[in-house]
Amino acid sequence: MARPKDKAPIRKQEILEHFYKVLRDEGLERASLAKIAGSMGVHPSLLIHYFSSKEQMTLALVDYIAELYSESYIGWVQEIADPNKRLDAILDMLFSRDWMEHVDQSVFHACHYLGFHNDEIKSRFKAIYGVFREPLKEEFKSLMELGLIREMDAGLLADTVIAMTEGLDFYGTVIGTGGRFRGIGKELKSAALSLMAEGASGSGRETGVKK
Amino acid sequence: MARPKDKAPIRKQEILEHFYKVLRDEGLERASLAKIAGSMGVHPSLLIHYFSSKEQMTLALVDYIAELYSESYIGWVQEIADPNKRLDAILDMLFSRDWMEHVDQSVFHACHYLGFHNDEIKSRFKAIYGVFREPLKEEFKSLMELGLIREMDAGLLADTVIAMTEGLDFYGTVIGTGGRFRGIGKELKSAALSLMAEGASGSGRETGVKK
Amino acid sequence: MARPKDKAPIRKQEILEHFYKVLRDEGLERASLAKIAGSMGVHPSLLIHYFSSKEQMTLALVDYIAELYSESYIGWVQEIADPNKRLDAILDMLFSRDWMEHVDQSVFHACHYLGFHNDEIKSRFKAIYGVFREPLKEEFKSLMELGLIREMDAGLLADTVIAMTEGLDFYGTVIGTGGRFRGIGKELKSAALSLMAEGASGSGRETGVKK
Amino acid sequence: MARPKDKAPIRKQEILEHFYKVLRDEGLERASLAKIAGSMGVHPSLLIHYFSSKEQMTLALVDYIAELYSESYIGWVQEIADPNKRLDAILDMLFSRDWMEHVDQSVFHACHYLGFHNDEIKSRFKAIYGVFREPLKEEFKSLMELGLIREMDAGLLADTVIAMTEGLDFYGTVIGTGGRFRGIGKELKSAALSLMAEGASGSGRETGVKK
DNA sequence: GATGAATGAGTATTCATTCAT
DNA sequence: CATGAATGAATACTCATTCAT
Repeated sequence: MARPKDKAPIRKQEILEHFYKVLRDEGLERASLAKIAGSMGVHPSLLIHYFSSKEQMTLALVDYIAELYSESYIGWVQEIADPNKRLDAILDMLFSRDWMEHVDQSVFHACHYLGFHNDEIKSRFKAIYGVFREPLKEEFKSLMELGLIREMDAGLLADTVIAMTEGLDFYGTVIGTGGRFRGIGKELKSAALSLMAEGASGSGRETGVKK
Repeated sequence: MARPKDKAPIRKQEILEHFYKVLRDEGLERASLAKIAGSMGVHPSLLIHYFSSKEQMTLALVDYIAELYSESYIGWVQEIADPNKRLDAILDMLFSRDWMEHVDQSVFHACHYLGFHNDEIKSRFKAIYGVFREPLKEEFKSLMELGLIREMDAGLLADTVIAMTEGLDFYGTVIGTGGRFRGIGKELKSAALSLMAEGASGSGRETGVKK
Repeated sequence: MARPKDKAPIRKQEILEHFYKVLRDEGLERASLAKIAGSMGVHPSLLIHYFSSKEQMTLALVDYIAELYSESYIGWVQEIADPNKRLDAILDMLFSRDWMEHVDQSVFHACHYLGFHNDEIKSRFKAIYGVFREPLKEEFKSLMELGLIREMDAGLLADTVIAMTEGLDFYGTVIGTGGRFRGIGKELKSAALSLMAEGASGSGRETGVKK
Repeated sequence: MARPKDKAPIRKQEILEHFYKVLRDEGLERASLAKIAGSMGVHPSLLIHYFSSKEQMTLALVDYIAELYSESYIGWVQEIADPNKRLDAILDMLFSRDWMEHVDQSVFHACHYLGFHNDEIKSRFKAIYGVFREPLKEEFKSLMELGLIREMDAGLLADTVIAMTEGLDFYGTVIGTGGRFRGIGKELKSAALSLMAEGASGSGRETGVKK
C-alpha cells in the first residue's frame, strides 16, 4: 500500500532553509512567517500547516542548526593518523575563521538569545555543544592515554577549549575578523596548549608569575 | 531662583531603567513601547516624546549598559598596592560569576544581537569593550615594566583575556554557572597566566607538547 | 464542480464602494482604514489583505472613479441620429448639473488633490479625462467632416470644452448650483458654440470687439 | 503707557507663511502643527497659543490666501487708460500661466477641498472670488456704458469669465502647462470675447450652427 | 511669549493564527 | 497539499491639545 509521496520532510527542510536565510538577512524581529513564506513563494499558512506554530518551527530551526554543525564537524579529522598533527589540526580549526563560518553568526546568536526566555530552545541549543564536546573529550582522552598531554579531566579540558573558541567567535563579531582576530586566535591556541603541557596545574598555580 | 526643573535627563534615565527591566524579563520581541510605558505607569507616547523613536531609545540603552559596566569596573582595583595581588584580583574578578552579573546577560546579548543588523548599535556596543580593554592594557603595560610578566603586545594580551572572559560568560549562559562553570574559570585563569609567564610565546610554540 | 469562489474582485469592489462613501461623507482626513472597515462591519486588516496598503487602495479608488465616469458616459449619446441634436444633447449634458453628479464632487476633488503630491495618483486621475476627451474629439471630427462646425483642431476643441465644463463644475462647488450656476452654464454653452461657428478664429481674433 | 511690543500679528503672519509652505511641500495630511512648528524652529504649542486650534489656524490660512490674491490683483490694471487695451490685458492675464502662480495651486486646492466638509472654510474660500469678481464686474459695466461690449448682465459675464479661468487652471493642473495649456487659453479668451461681441446671446442662441 | 511635560485618541501596518475550501 | 479569507491583538508612531511653568 504505497502511501502518497511523503513530501512533509522535504517541505519542512525547505522551510527551515528559508527560515534560516530570512533570519540571517533580516534579523529576529523581521523574520515573520509572512516573510519566510514570501521568500518561498508560498502562502504563510502552509508553514503553520507543517509546523503548527512558529514556536515549533523555531525549535526545529535550532535542531537544524545543530545538524549543520555536526555535518561540518565529523569525519575529516579522523583521517589524520599522527596524534600530534591531529591535535594541531583540531586546534587550528577551532581557533580560526573557518570554523565559525559553518553557521551564520547572527543566526547562531539569534537562537542563543531566544534560549534566554524559552527553556525548550535553551536545551536544544545546548545540544549543539554535545556535537563538539564529546568528540573533543574522546580525542583528549586518547591523547592522555598516549601520554602526549598531561593527565587531567578530559571533559573539563574540552569545556575550556570550547569556552575559548566561543570567546574568540563572540569577540570576533564585535571587533571583526581581521589581523587582531587572528592574533587573538594564536594566543588562545597557545594558551590551550599550555594547559595540556606537563607541569601546568590550573587549580594549584599561584598568581605570582615571577618571584 | 530655581529654574523650572529639567526633567528630561531624569525621565530618560528612568525610561532606560524600565526598558532594561522589561527587556530582561520579557525579551526582545515583547519589549514594546507599550510594555515599557505600562511598567512606568505612563503613556507610550511619552517615550517617543523623549527619544523620538524606539531605535534612538535602543541606542541610548546600549550606552546606558556601557555605563553600568564602567561604573562597576573603575576604582576598587587601584586600591590594591601590590601588583601581583592586583593582577590576581583582576583575573579572579574576570573569571568569576560576580563579574558578569553587573549587567543581565540576556540584556547584554540582546544588545549584542541587535548589532548584527544595525551598525550604529554595533559600534556603540563595541564601545563597551573600551571600558575593559584600556585599563586592562595599562595594567599589563605596567606589569611588564615591573618585569612581572613577560614582554609582549599589551593590547593583544588584553584582547586575549577579554576573549577568554567572554567565552566563559557565553558558555556559562549555556551550561549554567555551577561547579562546571567555576572549573572552567579556573582553567582559563591558569591559561591566561601561562601566557604571561616567562618563556611562553604564542606564535612560536610548537604543538607537540611532548616529544 | 464549482471552484471555490474567488471573492477577491467582489470584496475589492465592495471595499472601494465603502471607501468612496466614507471619503464622501467624512473627508480625506477622516477616511481611515478603521472607518472604512467599520462601515463594512469588517476588520481593518482585511482591507490590507486585499490592497496591501492604503496607497494601493487609493490608486484603485481613482481607477474606480474613472470607471464610474465612463459607465455614465458611454452609450446613450450614440442613439441620437441627428448630428445637430446630438451635439446639443452633449453640450446640454456637459453644461448641466446632471453631468457632475455621477461622481461626488468632494470625492473627485479629493482624488485630484492627492495627485499634487503623488505622481501615480496624478497619472491615473489624468486617465479620467481620456474617457471624455476621446469620444468628444471623435464627435467633433465627424461634425467637421459633415461641415456642421468649422474646421479646427478637434483635440484642442475637446480640451477647451472640457476646460469649460471643469470650470463650471469647480465654480459650482463654490457658489452653489442654483440659478446663477445655470446661468453660467448657458453662457458657457453659448461660448462653446461660438467657437465652433464659422468665422471664429481663436488665434487670429483681435480683442477690440467694436471699433 | 507704551504697551509691550505686540508681537502677535507678526507672529501670526509668520506662522501662516510657514503653514503655507509646509502645506505646499508636504500636502494636507502631513501638514501637522509639529511639522509647521518644526519648520519655524518653534514649539508646536506656540501655534496653539496664537490660534487656539488648528481649525482656527486653517481659517486664517484661507484668509491669508485671499489676501495674496488681492495683493496680486489690484492696481496695475487701472494704469492702462485705453479701455480696449485694458480689457485685453485683463483677459491675457486671466488666461495665462502668470495668473495662477500667485498662489500655489496645491495650496489653493487644499483650501478648496477642505471647504467640502467645513462650511466656515467654504464661505471664507468663497470670499476669494469677491476679489476678482467685483472689479471684473465693474470693468464690464463701464465697458458696456462705453458701448464697447454688448449689454448684458455684468455679474453673469464676470462669473462666466471666472468659470473659464478656473476651468483652465484646474485642467492645467491635470495636463500640465505646456503648449496644449496655452492653446486652450487662447481659445477660451476668444470664446469669452465672442460672448461680449454684438449679436451674441447666450440664452437665445440655437445649437444648430449652420442650417 | 514661549517651552516642555504629558496625554489619549488615532494612524497604517504587521503578525501569527484559524478555518473553510 | 495548499490556498485564501478573515480575524484580533499588537506594533511604532503621529497628532492636536492641555496645563503648568
